[in-house]
Amino acid sequence: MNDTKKLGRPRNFDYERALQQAMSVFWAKGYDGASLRDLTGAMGITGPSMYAAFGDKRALYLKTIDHYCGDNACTPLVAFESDDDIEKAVRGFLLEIIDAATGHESGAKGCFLASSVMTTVGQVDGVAERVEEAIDLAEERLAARFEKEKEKGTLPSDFPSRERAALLFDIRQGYMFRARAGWDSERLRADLDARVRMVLAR
Amino acid sequence: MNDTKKLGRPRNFDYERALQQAMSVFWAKGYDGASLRDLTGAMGITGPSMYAAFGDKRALYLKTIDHYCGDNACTPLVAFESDDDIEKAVRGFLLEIIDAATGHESGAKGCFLASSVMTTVGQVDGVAERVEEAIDLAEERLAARFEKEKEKGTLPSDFPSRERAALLFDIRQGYMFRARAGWDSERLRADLDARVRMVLAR
DNA sequence: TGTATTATATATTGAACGATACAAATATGT
DNA sequence: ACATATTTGTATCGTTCAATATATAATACA
Repeated sequence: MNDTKKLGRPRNFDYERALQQAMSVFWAKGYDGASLRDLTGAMGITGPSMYAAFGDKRALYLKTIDHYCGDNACTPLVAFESDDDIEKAVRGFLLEIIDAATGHESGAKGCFLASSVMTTVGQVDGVAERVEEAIDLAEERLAARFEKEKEKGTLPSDFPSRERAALLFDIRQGYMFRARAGWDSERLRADLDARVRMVLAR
Repeated sequence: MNDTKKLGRPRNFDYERALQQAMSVFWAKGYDGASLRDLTGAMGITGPSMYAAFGDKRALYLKTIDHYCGDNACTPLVAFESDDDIEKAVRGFLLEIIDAATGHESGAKGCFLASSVMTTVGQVDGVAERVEEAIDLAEERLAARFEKEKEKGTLPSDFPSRERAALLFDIRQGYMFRARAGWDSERLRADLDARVRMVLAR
């Protein structure tokens, strides 16, 4: 609508970058664990600036979730969609999951939605809807990839795409869970072949 | 050792029962969400009594975890082990999971370990070890049931018990996750047959 | 150059938190 | 009966929390 610059003193911080920083803090410390001090400290702004720009803690949290979903943040899903060989795609998906789940980033392990946001469902209003939508979207994308493969003829025409998409999702949850409990990358990779076989079994 | 009654004024609350109540509160509200007011209120005791009997909030939390693992609290696992027909056992296991995940108890959804305690790994010292031990134990019990079935001849001798046990565990995590995101019992049951088939596929 | 508008920084708010000090109460051991 | 040991209830501790009041700085518009 209106591209003219806004009135008043301009902010001297980058909105998107601040959001990114806030997400990292929530990711590493959880919703309750992330204090306003932690958040504003990492964002490089003061309390009132945060409240003016984002509303309150809950609003900031929801904005970080939308920010995460906005980018193609789910690298495993991207890996799954980009490899032409379906078996390598499945394997790549699971390997990316393992990497993310055991990730070395500063405390940000796993998928932001799956391992961090999930813990606030029922506690923070607005989270449940976002997570449910994200699950549906992810399973659709997984199933669509299988369907594409069926058209290519690489998978039989009666291949149950939706069931296997759900299975991939379950395995993902299993990896996340185990990683959170302390399993390392090597141990998670142990029966990876078996899982690939199960996902593509016909 | 010494069965003589202890000196001093006796407690007038039941230790185990108080622990049970505390667990319910942690289960329903999470670790951070459960305030000392909530806990002592449900336990029917005052603050100092709690501190004297259990230590502090963290110690109380760890004791509720041990208490949970102590009983045969995991009803799905019990169901899986008790049914002689392996297919019915698998189905029963998953149905129990779904019931627990969508459970009607006062806010206590899912498995205490999987859905509540997991959120405090890395936040509360002593939780990770307990969860890891619980996972190993559960997978051993699941695999053992398959092995028994192989001895009976119902499953082929090359049936990969451990892989399928892990798969069952993954599916369990998937159900927990979906239920937490708001899926109802009916929706979770939708492709239950497909999963039973995958678990027992030979 | 003023005026309106928005962002900043400092300092604080009331509430809730986990944890304790204290003294009264209630048991055992001698 | 008396000393010792433990629990219980009341009242409160210092801290941290999310959120704000206030005043100052920086920009656009007229």
